[in-house]
Amino acid sequence: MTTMQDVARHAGVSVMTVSNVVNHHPHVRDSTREKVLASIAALGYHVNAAARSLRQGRTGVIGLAVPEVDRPYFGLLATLLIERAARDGFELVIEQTGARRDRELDAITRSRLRSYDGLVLHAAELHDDDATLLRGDFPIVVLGERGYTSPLDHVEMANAKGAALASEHLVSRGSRRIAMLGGRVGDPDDIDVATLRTGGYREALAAAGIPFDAALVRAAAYTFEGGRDAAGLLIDEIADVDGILCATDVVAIGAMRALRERGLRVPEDVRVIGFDDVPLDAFLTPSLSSIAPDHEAMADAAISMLTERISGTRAPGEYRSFVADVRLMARESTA
Amino acid sequence: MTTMQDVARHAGVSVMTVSNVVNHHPHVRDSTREKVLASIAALGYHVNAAARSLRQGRTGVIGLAVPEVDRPYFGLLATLLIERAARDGFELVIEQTGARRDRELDAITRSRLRSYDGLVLHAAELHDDDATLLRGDFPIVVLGERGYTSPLDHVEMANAKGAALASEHLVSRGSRRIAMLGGRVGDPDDIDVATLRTGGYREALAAAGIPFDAALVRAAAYTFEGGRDAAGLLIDEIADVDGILCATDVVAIGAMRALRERGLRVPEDVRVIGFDDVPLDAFLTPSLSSIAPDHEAMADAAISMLTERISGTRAPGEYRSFVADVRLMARESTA
DNA sequence: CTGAAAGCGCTAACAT
DNA sequence: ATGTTAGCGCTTTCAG
Repeated sequence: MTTMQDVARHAGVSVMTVSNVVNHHPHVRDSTREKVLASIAALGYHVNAAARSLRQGRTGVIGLAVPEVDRPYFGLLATLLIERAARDGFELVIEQTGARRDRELDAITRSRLRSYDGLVLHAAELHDDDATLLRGDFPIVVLGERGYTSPLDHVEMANAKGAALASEHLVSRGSRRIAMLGGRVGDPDDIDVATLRTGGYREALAAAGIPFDAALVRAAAYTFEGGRDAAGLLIDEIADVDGILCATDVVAIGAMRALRERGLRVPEDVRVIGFDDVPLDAFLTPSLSSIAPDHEAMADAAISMLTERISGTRAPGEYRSFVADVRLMARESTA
Repeated sequence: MTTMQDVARHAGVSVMTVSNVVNHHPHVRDSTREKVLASIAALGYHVNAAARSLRQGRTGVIGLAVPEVDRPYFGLLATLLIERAARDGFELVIEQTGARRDRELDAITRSRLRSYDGLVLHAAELHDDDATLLRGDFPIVVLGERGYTSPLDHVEMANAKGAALASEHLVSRGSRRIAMLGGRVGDPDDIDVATLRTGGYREALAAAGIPFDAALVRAAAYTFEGGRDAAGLLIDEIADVDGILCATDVVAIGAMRALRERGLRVPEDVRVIGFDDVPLDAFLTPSLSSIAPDHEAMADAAISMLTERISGTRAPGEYRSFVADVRLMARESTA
């Protein structure tokens, strides 16, 4: 391994001069810079990041921990965050937690350990008890659902409003027996996504004068298989369903598959709407109606909150929260 | 920031004892360990990764550089690689290159800089001139297309065979005017994916006695939009196309969308088959036929090649290559 | 504009 | 079973 020492010797200068060249410091004579750069090229030198971070106390890297990289929503999120982080001079690297509580806790621990300068955590399984871990000195922004009430830097979307918009849309198209897939009838105090979105759905139905039927609210894993299986059971048990609000687009894709396998047409027999508005939606057959949060605003808020923490601009103990607005994207699946 | 010194002082032991506890070394008395762990908890201590890597000369992290995280194939790949790397005690972090040559070069440079122990690079835009960068002391495995001929550790799939399988399948279903979307009629020496897959397509058509028509081979960006636009142009210009082989599943999804927009049915009017066999395929309407490489074998080969390099098991200058077998997954889109 | 010295936090090697 | 020493490669600080 080549070190700065080696380069300095080769170029006949001191290590400090090499360091100054590498870090684009201004006060280096052109001829010296040339000489050093030539030596760097000749020796194939690369800065050692470990030594640099140890010395500087920062890494220039932000971590993103998500449950599954292999899901369209997280792919989109990662892309936007990478772009936004780059604008603030940070690189972003992605870690997968597998939506398991222990792995999410690991990600927090490791991001200190690995010396990311901060962490964007999309938590799926953390609870109030764990929330204390998220406090303290290390910069963390929690994205999406919370599942706990403690104060934190936090970015989410208007879940209840989105579900209400989607439900109203289904009603306005003529659906009356509307199911909620990937929903949950929880305590009103619960603030997990499933409960929040189901809350919006209930409100919209009530406003439309449609009686609530708990049998129409079904749990579903947020995967293709989860959507397919839950929709299959639903349809087999309740024949007159004519609209399905899915908690995520991935669930909706699974649900549309189940409907097709049973010979039901979308939207003629059953209207389907998803949540998240991932790029894929517009290319499906039929194209999938969805609720679109302002993804860019979310990425923007998350990174700016984090950089404020990293730079120490905001006082510890003073937390920010951002709720992205949502809008309806009506497509063929609810025509 | 709390250091090992602080913990040692707090626990009334030496730093080495703290280090031994943290690293699960055996020769520590239980009572001592308890004491140290208590101090660690009390002070909220976390190991500093920069200092550790600087000292040990390794990080335990493998980088994965892909053009776009927001594409199903790379999501799948990342998931499998993460799992496989964990089995060898490595964490894997993902970086996005944007399929731009400069960013790919950056990823190489940075992965040395950031002291990953090795890099899995899915290169889309690197050429022979850059290949020298991939040599040298740093452990790199190139995944997928190469675009250059220099010796390297390299993992790919049987591209030509896959395209031939897909073409034969379309022929056996009754298609005769078969287009290749995302293809390229290159020099036979070219080894980019587009040319390789187009080669398999040509061979299969020739074997079936179907004359080659260069107008049926179309370039396409490997995105939903790319597939939709290229398929739209194709259909508008050549009305009697009855089969489309797409270079990737994402292109196929875009193509199916374009067909639907023109009132053409899949598979009744036009059969469509993709490449990569991403999990989404089985949930589409119609479900998408595809060519499935042995994804797990590819992940396995890539990580084992890399760990061999990292551990120095394999001699520098001695390169390995792995070609994953492919098989046909026939689904509704080619029924 | 360039250089010398000190030390970031940790662990390998060697005592005790 | 525990402690001491040295140094990984870099940059901050201060001198020249």
